[in-house]
Amino acid sequence: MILFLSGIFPAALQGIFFLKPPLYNPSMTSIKDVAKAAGVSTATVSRVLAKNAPIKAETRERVLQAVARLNYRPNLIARSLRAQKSARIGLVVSDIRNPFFTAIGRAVEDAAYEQGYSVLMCNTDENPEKEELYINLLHDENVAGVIFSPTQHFSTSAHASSAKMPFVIIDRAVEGMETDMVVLDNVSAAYELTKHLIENGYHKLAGLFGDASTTGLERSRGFHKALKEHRLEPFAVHFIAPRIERGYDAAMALLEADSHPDAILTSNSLLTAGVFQALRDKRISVPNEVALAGFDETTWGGLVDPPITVIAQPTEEIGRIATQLLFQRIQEPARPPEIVTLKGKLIERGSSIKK
Amino acid sequence: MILFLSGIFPAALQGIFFLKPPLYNPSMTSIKDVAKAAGVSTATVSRVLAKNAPIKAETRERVLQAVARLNYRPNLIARSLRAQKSARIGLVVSDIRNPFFTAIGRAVEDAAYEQGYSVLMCNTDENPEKEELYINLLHDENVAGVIFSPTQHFSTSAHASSAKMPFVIIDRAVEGMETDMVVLDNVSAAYELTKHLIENGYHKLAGLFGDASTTGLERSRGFHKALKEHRLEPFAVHFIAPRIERGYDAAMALLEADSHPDAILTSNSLLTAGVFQALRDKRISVPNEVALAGFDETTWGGLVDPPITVIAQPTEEIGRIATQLLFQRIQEPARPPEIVTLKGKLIERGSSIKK
DNA sequence: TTGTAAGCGTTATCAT
DNA sequence: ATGATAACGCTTACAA
Repeated sequence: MILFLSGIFPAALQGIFFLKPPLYNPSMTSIKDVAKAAGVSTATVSRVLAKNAPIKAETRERVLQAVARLNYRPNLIARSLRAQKSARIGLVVSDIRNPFFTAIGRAVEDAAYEQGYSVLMCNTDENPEKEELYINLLHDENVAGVIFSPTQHFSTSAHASSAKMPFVIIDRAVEGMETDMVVLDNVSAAYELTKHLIENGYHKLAGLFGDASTTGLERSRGFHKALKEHRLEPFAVHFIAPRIERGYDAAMALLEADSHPDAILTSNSLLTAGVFQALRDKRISVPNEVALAGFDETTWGGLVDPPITVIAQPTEEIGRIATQLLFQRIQEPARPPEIVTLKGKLIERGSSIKK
Repeated sequence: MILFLSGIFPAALQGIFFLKPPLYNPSMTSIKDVAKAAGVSTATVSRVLAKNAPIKAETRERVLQAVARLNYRPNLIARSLRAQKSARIGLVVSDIRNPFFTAIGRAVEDAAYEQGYSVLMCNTDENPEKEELYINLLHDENVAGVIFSPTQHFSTSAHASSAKMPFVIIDRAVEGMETDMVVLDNVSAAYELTKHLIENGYHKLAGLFGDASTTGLERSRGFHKALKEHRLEPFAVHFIAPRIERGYDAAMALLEADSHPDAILTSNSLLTAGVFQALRDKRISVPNEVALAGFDETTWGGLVDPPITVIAQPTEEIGRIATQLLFQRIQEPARPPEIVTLKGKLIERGSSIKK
């Protein structure tokens, strides 16, 4: 899902050149061939296929047979050019390796499928440049709309492209933006998770939050809020890149210091995995020495020992609602923006049991 | 990534109708606007952007400025229609929730990115109908080529579409097909994994293999081969759908019987997760009572207790080579097909240590 | 009910 | 070095 970045041209020009033109030329059978074979005009063939015009039964039959015989398939490119729209939507996620986003992907695909739409999935790697590239690309591909999770620095020029087409933001809030959004009540969720730790007897809490989006920030607010209510100070707070390795490093640093926290809270499953790995490598007993709690349900969260306490996000619902909002907006571009806030669900497990 | 399946029309007609036309119409600034603004013809604008024709410096400057001022972006649909090709490739995988395929997806995207290509990712759910739908759709979208992992019953009509465009098969072999392929040496890998179990003292081996593709079958062959060489009989062999739940069910059945195996070998990470869950639920000690070994490295394989012995596949390499083969074929459609077979790597861990 | 023809936004050919 | 123009495959007024 890409275009080459030239670098020597101004930003506005990036990605508009056509690199290394492919040489392969498939021989297509076109609507003309069908028309000729059926002895009708191309318009008639089109009408038969569109199923929206009155056609004599016998004519339809002839056309359909010609279609079958020639194994004709309409060229979607041409159709989309003519119609100035397509039955595709884009889905731009920040990390395809994050199970949260693959789950969302599945939900979006299913919901779109039901409406006869295809989904183009793009991966920005939390990279604002790639984000802009993809948003622009999708725009240039005439997609009907886009669902995406913006990076922290959601750029204004991508904004320009996105302003021209319907889009829905998921997972992350963007300040001062009049758009449909589907987000988690992050503050409450983190508050609840933190409170759970505190009430179970953990008072030296370290928080590891992703720095790539507003999500981590919001979750840190819930973290602080719960601590404050219990008149506690955070033991440590770090904002780091949402990758396993960074979680590992941060946890290692935390655990190697003279005094260490008695619980670590993470803002996504990649960080959780890194922290868990660090705890194992250091042979630190969980939760006796250090408790662990994080965000997002995964394949492995309940499989490890101890299983990990998490806030599960309703991924199926997020994807489905986002897709519905997008279709609504496609149909009615002027409708006032809707912000849907969903609640996470605390799943208490062994990694944070009562002290 | 879809079209509606009518059902009342013959297979050849499936997916060629246009459902629920979207209503949104983006107002685009076209090459004409730029031409007018720069006081040149559209041809000149095109040439400036294509960078392949001699243009007076001053003219180029004017055009570039107009482009920037109008924030012009070429319409990729029109370009693709005109050029009869596009800078996109398709990637059709059978399960986006399988970490193996997301890893492949990342590798393909990176490799394609370097060539200025975008990747459209589609999810077939091991469903031959969806597979056909997607292959056809990608064909109709004028993609330059497709990389995919076919289902067991890779259908002949999808074959028809795919025959018209360059494609590369990954992960699974398809009998009697003259195509580029990138596969694992499954027999050897399973042989090695089985041998590892046997040599570590496990002799009552149960094998759980995915039934959705040839991969499971091939791996079962390696399993049998190793057993035979050691004059052992398989304790049990089952072919099941490659999902966590099925792995769980199968393992439960195995473990609830009067006598149970002393080791379970699985053919993919989804099954492994299910089996592991079952072992936990049954409170069966691993590997003392039952050992476990499977395929594919995952986030969690090394995190659980005990960590799980696996054959790791070189996902990065598979994706990269598949992409390269595809580009080669796009450039030279007639070149003889290449079959690249890669070796898996045994990662010995606690779940199968010496008895 | 069907055919003719214009036009979607590009790029390539042929002039100039 | 640049401009007209045809063509890519399709849909849709408008005519018949």
